[in-house]
Amino acid sequence: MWVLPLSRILTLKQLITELILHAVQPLVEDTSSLNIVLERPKSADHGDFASNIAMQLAKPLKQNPRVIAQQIIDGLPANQVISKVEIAGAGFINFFVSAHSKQAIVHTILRAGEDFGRNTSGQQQPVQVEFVSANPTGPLHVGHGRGAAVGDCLCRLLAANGWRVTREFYYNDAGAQIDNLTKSVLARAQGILPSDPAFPEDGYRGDYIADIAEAYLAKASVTADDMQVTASGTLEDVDAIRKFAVAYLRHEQDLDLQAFQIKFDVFSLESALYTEGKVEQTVQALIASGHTYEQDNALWLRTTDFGDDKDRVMRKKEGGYTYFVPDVAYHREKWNRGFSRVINEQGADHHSTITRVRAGLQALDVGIPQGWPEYVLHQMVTVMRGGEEVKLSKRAGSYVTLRDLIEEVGCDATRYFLAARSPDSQLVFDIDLARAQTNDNPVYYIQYAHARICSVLHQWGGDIARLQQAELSPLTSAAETALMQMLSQYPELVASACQALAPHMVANYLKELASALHSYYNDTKFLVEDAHVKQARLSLITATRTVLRNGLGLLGVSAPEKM
RNA sequence: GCGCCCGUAGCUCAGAUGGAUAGAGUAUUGGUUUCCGAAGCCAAGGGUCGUGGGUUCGACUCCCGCCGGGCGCGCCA
Repeated sequence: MWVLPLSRILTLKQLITELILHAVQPLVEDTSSLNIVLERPKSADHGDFASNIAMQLAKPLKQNPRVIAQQIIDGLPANQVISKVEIAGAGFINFFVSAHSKQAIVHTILRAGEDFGRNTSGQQQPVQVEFVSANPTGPLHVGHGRGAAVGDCLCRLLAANGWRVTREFYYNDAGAQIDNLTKSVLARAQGILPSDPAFPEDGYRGDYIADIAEAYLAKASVTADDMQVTASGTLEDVDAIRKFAVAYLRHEQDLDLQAFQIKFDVFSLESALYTEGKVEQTVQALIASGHTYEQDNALWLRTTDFGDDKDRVMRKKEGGYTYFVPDVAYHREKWNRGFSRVINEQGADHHSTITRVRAGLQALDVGIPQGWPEYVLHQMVTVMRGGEEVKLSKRAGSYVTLRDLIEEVGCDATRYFLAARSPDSQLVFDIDLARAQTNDNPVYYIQYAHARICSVLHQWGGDIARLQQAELSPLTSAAETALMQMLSQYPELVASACQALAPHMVANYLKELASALHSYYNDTKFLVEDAHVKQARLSLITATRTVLRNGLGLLGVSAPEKM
């Protein structure tokens, strides 16, 4: 009898993969290059797992795949997991798992609880995720909201996969846009309205500018996550206005993020890169590396050596640095801080900076890998209400703010909708759908599944902890099998969503899991007379509740017990 | 002109690393509660997967061309 490697906890999938590997060994000389992929067939007729390994081997072995498949089946070690194996189609090997092995997932989940689905693949290595990174020139808008939702879910996924995550927010607090902000606040403080010709031409025209001006004149104090400032109220001191405006808007953004249940570990300021000499050090390092040259009174970086389509100016004719120099300095700092893995979540409108930042880092010649940092870019968001695109917000003056969305549809629905689509796809945010407290709304559909289970358990009133001892053999119906199948896929889902940096996979999974639960609920009564059967069924839905809760946790969406 | 993303059911979108009969929600139609929450369930109809080639035993998936949409292409950030 083949001995299970008990030193590791194996999923059914991993276990069957091991069995196949064992059976394949006599057929091939080197199994190290083999990629044994087990998939879950769509049709139950094709078993619980299927492997295409025989078809992969057909060419190198120069044999009929069905013959190879038979050889593999003959070589499978005896075990108690597989109840039946079949060859199908061109050479698929279909595995049917014994009922007992399928049922085991329920106890696994009940034992692991909130740890179910987590793994240690990240080995507690540090990873830094930079996201939102909005400049303090106005409220956060829907686009930032998408970045916030996706970025925060990525962090939760990484943590669930054993990474040590640092959430970081970077902003420019000193550039031309901030000057513009300062002028706008000054103008409002002087009573100049945006409609007045004297108002700064490129000034910010949203109502929030007037709020800042008013607070400044009232000598208010503001506290943001990373700073505290009290206004002097004097209009002569432009620098004081700037500092106050920045702090005020940082505070506003903190409120937005807090309403969205997102907390950052580190705030980084562009100005600090200058005052601490990091920009200058980076420039000197680039010059020393020999990848720069002077031309037209400007200093250039030969980014074309690293895949860019043209070289980039570092120091302008007038003397200042272009924006990408502090960007490179900032990322050099990330590297120096020990983050061998960094992920930047940004809007797709910034994609052109990727090549430049990476080129600058390569030019430093300090051993930074070519694909570092990683990027997740999200596409634009369109907001719809009543079948029409919403473009304006009175408060912001131009765009739909995150806070408007949260106030109108709630934190849970906003997070779900912004994270439930692939970041690569443009997103249509339908306010009517998101705020609907009906079956139209997938958020409620999932939360309802959770609440339903809670309700049943409440009515039962028994000791949930004792369900771990329940005997599970009654769980054999189609609905029960389908539900257990969904549950057993959760750990793979957590791993692959993290690998693909794709939080939306979690959202889609949860919808399917909720669907399996609702089907089961309507198919089967749980609180039946037979104590044996009742215990088994309650164990299954309790396990489902755990997975729903864990999965919603990855999205940052609540799992209510009542709705 | 160049680069990145997208094009799948009327609408909004899934189909990671190529697999068997392309899925879900919504909308439409028809069923379903003396019984744990009907915010539910079951079923029907609805598709040349933008298009034309190529690679492969096998392509929604990979490669090339074309069409359509979005976003970028500054000594702005």
